[in-house]
Amino acid sequence: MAASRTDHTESSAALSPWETSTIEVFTRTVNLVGLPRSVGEIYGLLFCASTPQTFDMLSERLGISRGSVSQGLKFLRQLGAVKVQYVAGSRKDHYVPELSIKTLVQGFVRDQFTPHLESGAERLDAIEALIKSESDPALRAHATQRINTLRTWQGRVQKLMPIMMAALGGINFLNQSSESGDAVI
Amino acid sequence: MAASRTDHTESSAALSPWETSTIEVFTRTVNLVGLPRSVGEIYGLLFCASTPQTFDMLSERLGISRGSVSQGLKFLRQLGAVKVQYVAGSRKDHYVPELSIKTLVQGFVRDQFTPHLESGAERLDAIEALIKSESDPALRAHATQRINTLRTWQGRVQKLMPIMMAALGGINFLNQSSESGDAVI
DNA sequence: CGCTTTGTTCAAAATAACTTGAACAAATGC
DNA sequence: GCATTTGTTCAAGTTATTTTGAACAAAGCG
Repeated sequence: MAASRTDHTESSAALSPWETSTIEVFTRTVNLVGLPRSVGEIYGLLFCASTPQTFDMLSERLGISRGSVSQGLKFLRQLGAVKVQYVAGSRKDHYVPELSIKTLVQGFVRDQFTPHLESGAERLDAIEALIKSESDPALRAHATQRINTLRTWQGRVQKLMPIMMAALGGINFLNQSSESGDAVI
Repeated sequence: MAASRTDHTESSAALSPWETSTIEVFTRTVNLVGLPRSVGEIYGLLFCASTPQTFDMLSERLGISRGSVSQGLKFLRQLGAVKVQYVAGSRKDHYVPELSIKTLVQGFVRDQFTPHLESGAERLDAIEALIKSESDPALRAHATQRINTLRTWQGRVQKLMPIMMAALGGINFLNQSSESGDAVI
């Protein structure tokens, strides 16, 4: 018999109201950045939980399939958003959430963003090569200018990343603590 | 008869290779931030074009429906990513792209991001109210701590926004040009 | 070993998002 | 006014993504 949404068996305690609402905050957030709902649910439940949760708990308390839990945890582990905690007396893996927003964003940017930025740079080079075979000089000049605009954009976005990280880490980089002449990141 | 992808009629000039590749850069980028392909195609074509383009040109050159063009332009106009340019001797609207990345990001953040941040703040207040009805004091303390973590995260993300904008605008906010004691944004 | 528990994979089903095109409105010119 | 051009809306069709669950591996235990 499948556990109903409100049953009280010890194997799958129902979510309390605040947990349900908090998980919804996470599902909305991950949806905003293009991640599947289940990833938000899993991270959200771990975030709410006061103890490490097992694979089974996640599947049963959230009411989602083992397949989704497996894929979601794989993704979150890769990002560094959840960690496995060893618990004595249990063969099962127990999961806990990463609570540093800096680490979370860093993992997301590293895995989902940086690769696109890098492949983008290669694409621009390829486009520049294509432009060379444009016969009309005026059009060629215009096209070159546009690609240079894209290069400028890329450079700015790339410079933005370390600044974002520093701001998220809680470092006040508007002060003068520089120990050397280095950039304050 | 529908215009084929390679026809040479004056009413729908075919895309040149560099335009096709550049548009692909934009479709990938908008996809990355959760926007529909057609939005990237439309903005991409305007970005490549050396003259203002009409509604019809967009639909025909890109080979997408008038409905998609209408919705895509509506979205891009709202964001501030495209503008209508009046052209003498034509009743049609002519569109040109916004080329300042700062303006583009600002519009995106304003329309797609800030509303979620704000509704998120309200949600946290609602969750805090729910927590009050938790009977176990230890769990209540834990839940409260988690919500405070979320509040901290929200505050950091909010502070990030003006910093991002300043960095994209090319302002060097690491220098000491402050005319007053205000934040350097 | 053989059995059980635990977790993964992946093709098919379910769901969500996008695009289309025909009906509709708005504005212009005659 | 009336016809034409121009652009919007939205229900239905299409496409893309996510979820499911059953078959499969991997590891511990007796």
